[in-house]
Amino acid sequence: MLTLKVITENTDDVIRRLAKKHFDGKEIIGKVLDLDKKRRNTQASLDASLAELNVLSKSIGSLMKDGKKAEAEEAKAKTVQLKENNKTFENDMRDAETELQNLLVLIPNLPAEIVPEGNGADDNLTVKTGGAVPELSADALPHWELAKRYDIIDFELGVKITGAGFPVYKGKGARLQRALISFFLDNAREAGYLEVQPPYVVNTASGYGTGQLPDKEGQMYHCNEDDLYLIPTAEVPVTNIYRDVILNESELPIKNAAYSACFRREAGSYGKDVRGLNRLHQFDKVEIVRIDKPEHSYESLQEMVDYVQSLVDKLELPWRILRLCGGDISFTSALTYDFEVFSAAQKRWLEVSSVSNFESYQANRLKCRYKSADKKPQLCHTLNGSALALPRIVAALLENNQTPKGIRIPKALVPYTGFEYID
RNA sequence: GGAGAGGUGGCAGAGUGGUCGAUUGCGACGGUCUUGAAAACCGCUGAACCGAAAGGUUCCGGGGGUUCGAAUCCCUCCCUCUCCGCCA
Repeated sequence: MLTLKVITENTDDVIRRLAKKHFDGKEIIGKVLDLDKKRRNTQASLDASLAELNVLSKSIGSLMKDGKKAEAEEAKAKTVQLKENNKTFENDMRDAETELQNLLVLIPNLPAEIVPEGNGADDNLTVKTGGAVPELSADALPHWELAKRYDIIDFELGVKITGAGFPVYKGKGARLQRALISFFLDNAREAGYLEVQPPYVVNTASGYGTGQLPDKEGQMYHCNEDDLYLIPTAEVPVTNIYRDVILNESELPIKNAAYSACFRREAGSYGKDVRGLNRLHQFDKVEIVRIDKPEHSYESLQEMVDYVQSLVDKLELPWRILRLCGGDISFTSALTYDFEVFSAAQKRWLEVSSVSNFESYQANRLKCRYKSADKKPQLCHTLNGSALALPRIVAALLENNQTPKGIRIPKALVPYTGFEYID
């Protein structure tokens, strides 16, 4: 969430910038300012009252020691009214604080100035493209047909075992998954990311930390018995490593990479967009997470974008990078670049990565701060991106590389798969 | 699943009703010494909020209670560890 400091010091600017996200902040920010004022006043009163009580208590202590019983009793009597006042102030304080908190979580992050205006996916700005779209013959097949032909992914079997959206990968299909995971992790390591293996199940505190809770609760699988959630992305456990942490300036930037299975309920998603590998309930992904000083975070973002580009280049896929517009960018992000690869048989662009700078929005919730030499702790900036999500990469690889000899594996991947064709 | 122990500052570890935000050790940081480093010695070292500042308030797992006063007593919840059992 946004810090009170930003809201109070740059009120008009905040409202103006929120408008790009089609968020009318005028009323809610007015309320925030009022509540903040109320909170300050209440605290001043409460502190004064508590201070008075503290003084009295100490005096009672010393009076008792000196054997001045009567005077001590007199002082005790005075505390009654003070304690009553404290209770009132405390209640007011708590009410103001929770109300303030409840409002603050409703305000989205401010979009960066370069975020384009726009309402939805059509208004995103294509900032870069690369790779060549292959010429497929007229009888080219979509990946779900290819998966069946080569018997490498069994969607029906997954339905039997679990349900739709949980495919079973077999033979070279399974080996391709494993190869891609290793390929992504090795590349990340070479780019300076520390590999971590996080839990795939998180508690509610972690869910709140990265913002999945409370609003996106319905998108996660929940284990009732233990009140734990299956992670929708490794971002959740990895970023939460840094929850309630004050980092030393010298530790920054932090660069982590993690493979995990990801679980998403995808409630409300139906139709042709979800065929085959296009949308799954369980999928594999390698995620990169960065934590950096505010003044370096946009440099970091660019580095991450360049890094993801290097991956799709090595996989010889046609790609494009979109700068998401105000209407399409997520609630918590300040600037997001989406990577899409072209899946030639479906003739569709598929999103395979989303790289975002959250600035201090997420860090404020996480209480992730850093301390430099002699300054007070201040909030870090957090960033993350997929590098990469597997299913749609596999979809594009299968479709784009179908040949009479079988599915051709890109050169960079062959050392990992151990085979050049799926046939 | 059964039994027990415990949650205190970056870590270790004292503190069992009053001046304790908390002894001490380690670590970190600054300095002296040194060509440099180590060692030694000296100093310093939590966070949040209110306040222009001075200063004030809060925080010893969370919440509640007793008391003029709670890290310390009571209740409750959560978590961690150890042993036994089961098991990858």
